[in-house]
Amino acid sequence: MANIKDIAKKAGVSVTTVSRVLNNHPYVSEDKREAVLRVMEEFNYQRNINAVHLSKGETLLIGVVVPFTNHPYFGQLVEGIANEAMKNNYKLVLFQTNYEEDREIEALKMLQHKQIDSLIICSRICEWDVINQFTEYGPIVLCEDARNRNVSSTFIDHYMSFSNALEYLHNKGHQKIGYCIGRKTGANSRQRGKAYADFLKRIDEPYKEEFIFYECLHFEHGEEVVQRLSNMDNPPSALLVTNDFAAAGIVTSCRENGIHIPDDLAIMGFDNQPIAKIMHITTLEIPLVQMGRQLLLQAIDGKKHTHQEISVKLIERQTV
Amino acid sequence: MANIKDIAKKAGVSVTTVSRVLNNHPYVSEDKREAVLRVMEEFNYQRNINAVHLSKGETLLIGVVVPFTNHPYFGQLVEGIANEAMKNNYKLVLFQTNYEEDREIEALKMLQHKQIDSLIICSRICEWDVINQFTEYGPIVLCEDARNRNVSSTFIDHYMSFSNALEYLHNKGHQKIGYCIGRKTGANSRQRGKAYADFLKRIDEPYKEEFIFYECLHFEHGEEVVQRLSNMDNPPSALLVTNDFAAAGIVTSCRENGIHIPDDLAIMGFDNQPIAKIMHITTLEIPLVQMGRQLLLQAIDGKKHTHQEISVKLIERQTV
DNA sequence: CTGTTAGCGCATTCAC
DNA sequence: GTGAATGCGCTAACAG
Repeated sequence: MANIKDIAKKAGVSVTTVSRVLNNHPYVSEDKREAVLRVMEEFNYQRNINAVHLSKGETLLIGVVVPFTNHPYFGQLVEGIANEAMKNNYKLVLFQTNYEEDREIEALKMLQHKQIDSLIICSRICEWDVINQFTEYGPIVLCEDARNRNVSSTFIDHYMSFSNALEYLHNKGHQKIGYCIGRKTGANSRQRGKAYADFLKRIDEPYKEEFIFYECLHFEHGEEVVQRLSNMDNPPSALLVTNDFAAAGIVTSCRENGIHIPDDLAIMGFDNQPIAKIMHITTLEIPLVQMGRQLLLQAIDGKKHTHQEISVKLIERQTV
Repeated sequence: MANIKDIAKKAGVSVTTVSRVLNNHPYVSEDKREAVLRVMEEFNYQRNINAVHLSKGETLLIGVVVPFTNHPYFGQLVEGIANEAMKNNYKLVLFQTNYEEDREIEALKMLQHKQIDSLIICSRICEWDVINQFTEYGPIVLCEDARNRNVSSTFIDHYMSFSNALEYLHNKGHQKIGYCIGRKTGANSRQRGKAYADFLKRIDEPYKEEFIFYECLHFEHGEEVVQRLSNMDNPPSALLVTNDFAAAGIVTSCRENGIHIPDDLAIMGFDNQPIAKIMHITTLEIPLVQMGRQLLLQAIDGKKHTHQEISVKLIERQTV
């Protein structure tokens, strides 16, 4: 494949001139520019991007770390990131980690190695001291409250929104409230757990481990929750479900088992995915696509660290 | 940041030797290797991957073209691709195209520009003549029957499987059968459309445009289908739904509208996603994760063009 | 085993 | 306006 030197020779100019027309530099006479263009056409010239990267030290590639690609929460987030990336002429390198720390470190190392310009971490398992080792190599953006940290972030105040949701259920007359969540640890999960514990104290209810359901990620996990619920002597009367698909699964499973919603069990979802609307699920809207957009913009504009709090909205429907 | 030359100088060896220890080349004496390693440690040396790419002409990056990331079909496919990529030390560059041809061309151009080693196209809008212009630049792998083409492919015989599904419904006593699908065009959709038309001819039924429902991609689209169904004087008695989530949406919507399944309406899904199991939906299993794996392997091993047909399996449950 | 050297393809400084 | 020269950081003949 022809390179810049071949073009230069054939067009009777220097490589510099060729480089200039390549980069739309003004200092090049019209006739030479045309000559170069003509030869490029003739040779079907394609510039070698890797050489450009080496020379400029940037790649227009942004890394995106997600635990799973095949999950509606991260699906929407990545959708937002991808749309904004497209607009800004960036491409994405996807890291599906399955919450394995090594995968996350691989991503961080690509940042260090300048194979990506910046890194968006949508959810992580690694500790802060790991991330801190890499902040010097390029912008890192988190999807969690990271205000006092050396990175940028876009986040929801999960403590607040979870508290409000619990309060809402309480005001509706519920005293025994449980919740379903993806995982035990993780910054966002911890915030929610704390909100839950504090709420119980406030209303003077005992903390019951069995009211918390982990690994609630997909529609199909709703079945297991209802199963466990059915076996309880004293089940909760309301459930906060941090994912609308899991909530939909619970609602569906309840129907099959003759559990009436919201009378026997109130369900409150999260995210306001389309499925929540169809199934009339009361939910807390989280603008994931918009958050994705924001994350990407912060990744591009990584010189200064910024922090964006996104607010949520309660959507009242028929499951509470 | 220190480079290979700095290391060489400090360690008192040549850059070649440094390069050798970097690449685990055997021809290095143990003491020099250790010396180099020590200096690397001391300088916290990180090799510049872009320089490696430029020098070697490969990037260990594989492009993946999908119309939407946030869709369970492509979610599973990408999951399979990502897992296998991880195993083989490749990373993925994700192209979310929304079925815009320009986005697909961008991906193809990255192949041409050697920014990715090969390209997996999970679904496309562009014509073959576009793809053909890029086959010389690197391996291209399609997720559709591309046997007589200049690429590799992993695919389902959609004509056959659709025919069989229709036959199955017919044997169950259904004469008026419709289907729901993502889009009108597209290689796989066309195969299915042809199977449908041929089937109707075989059983001597008229082709009714209103029995075909397009844009059936997500759970929420089930509602619209049921809506339209309710307004029909002479609705189909069975529906083939090329996506389990859409099928689940239809089932859910039918319940709300007092349409009994399978008596009033039989539903047959596709993919065998977990949701199909929970909702007892009869479906045609398509091993998407496995297909993703295969696609990636073909992308890596792109010297020769190979073609893998994947077979589907009927899963009988309660909606037919 | 080891080092010298010539690329890889492009960007950019500096002198003309 | 233009081009020669140098550098980006690494790999891989080739010669020793």
